[in-house]
Amino acid sequence: MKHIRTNLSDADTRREAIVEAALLAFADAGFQATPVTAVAVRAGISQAYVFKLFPTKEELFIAAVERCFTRIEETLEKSARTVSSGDADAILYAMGDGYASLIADRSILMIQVHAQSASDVPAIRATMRGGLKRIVTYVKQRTGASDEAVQRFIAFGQLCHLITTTDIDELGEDWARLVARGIRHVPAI
Amino acid sequence: MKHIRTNLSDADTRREAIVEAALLAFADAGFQATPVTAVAVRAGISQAYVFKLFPTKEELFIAAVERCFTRIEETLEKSARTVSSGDADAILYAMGDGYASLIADRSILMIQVHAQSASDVPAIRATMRGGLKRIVTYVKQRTGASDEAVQRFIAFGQLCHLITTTDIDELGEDWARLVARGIRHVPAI
DNA sequence: ATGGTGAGTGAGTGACTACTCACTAGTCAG
DNA sequence: CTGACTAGTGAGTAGTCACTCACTCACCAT
Repeated sequence: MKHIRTNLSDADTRREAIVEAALLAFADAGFQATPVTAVAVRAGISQAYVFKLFPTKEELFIAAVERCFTRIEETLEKSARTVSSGDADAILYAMGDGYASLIADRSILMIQVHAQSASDVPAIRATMRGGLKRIVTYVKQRTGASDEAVQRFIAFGQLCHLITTTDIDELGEDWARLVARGIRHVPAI
Repeated sequence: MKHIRTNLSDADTRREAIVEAALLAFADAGFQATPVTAVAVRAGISQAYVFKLFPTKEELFIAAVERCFTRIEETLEKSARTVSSGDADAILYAMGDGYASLIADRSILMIQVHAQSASDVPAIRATMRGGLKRIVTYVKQRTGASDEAVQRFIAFGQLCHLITTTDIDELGEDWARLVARGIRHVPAI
């Protein structure tokens, strides 16, 4: 199939589109189980061209993870701006809400879970560490909350991931309600 | 290579050994990235025989995950027995310590992370849900702690996983200390 | 002896997939 | 017009891996 377009998009635009496609594709089945072809199809280009812009699958995945963390930072920042007072707990709460709605579509969440699982690859582990560092330092500095509160924020974020990957929020059983209690939800679109 | 042994072990013993080998093998690189051959080598038998006892790789992985949850339950129960008082918080604390030493060798922890990542496979997701259910109901019933305390217990368990997969406990930086603060460690053997 | 049975394997096979490469086609400066 | 450049692809290749199958060997009951 030929792509007929009057004005060709340049490589940087393509890179953006590919990273976006990779975020969605890798979120489905993870680093190992997602063929690069799946990313290419989503981006509407050939697999060969994906490899021209991202020399290895690993680099592509890492770009997607990096993008994921950037998106989280943006969301936290936006959430923080909605709070007029400087109250640490109020800002932290708003950030929690913001994160909850960000991960409503699952891909941002799943990429993190997959990256954690693939963290035996040194570069992926390093990316995870870097992303976590960015988020923790940003939350601490921006909210001014106590170390304990920030730690708790991260811990319950992880709990959120567990709840979503196992689908226990759709379960209705007692133990499931216990685990998911108070976790804020925005229903998937 | 021939296995010369006077008394052949029966299939059930072999199954045990294979599950144990699978736990270690899959912990290294996860469900997708670990070839069944790796499990066979660890168990000291041929790959063909692994497939005779576990018809698919998926069933093998699930057996390993199940075994992981069983091990966790045993550990929690043993920890609970060390507490003479019936104080909920004391038992929960002991369980936390027990879990921390259980995951010191990483394989029990990594299997969970990998299973979470592979939870787009329905049977694996179901196994995760089942394991979580067993643990949550056991902890709640055995400690008699509040729902909030049990939820917190699970959340900080997940935080533990994040800390270990990203190696941030060996980092020494401020943000890393914040995240890992108070998480109990038993140094790896 | 003989034939059945359970434990175990060597040697495939077919499918998939990361990555490569030689190539086409549009665009534009001179 | 030409030649360099950029965007993009079709058709591979080499390697890996889940799973299969025909087989061997030890043991045992008759």
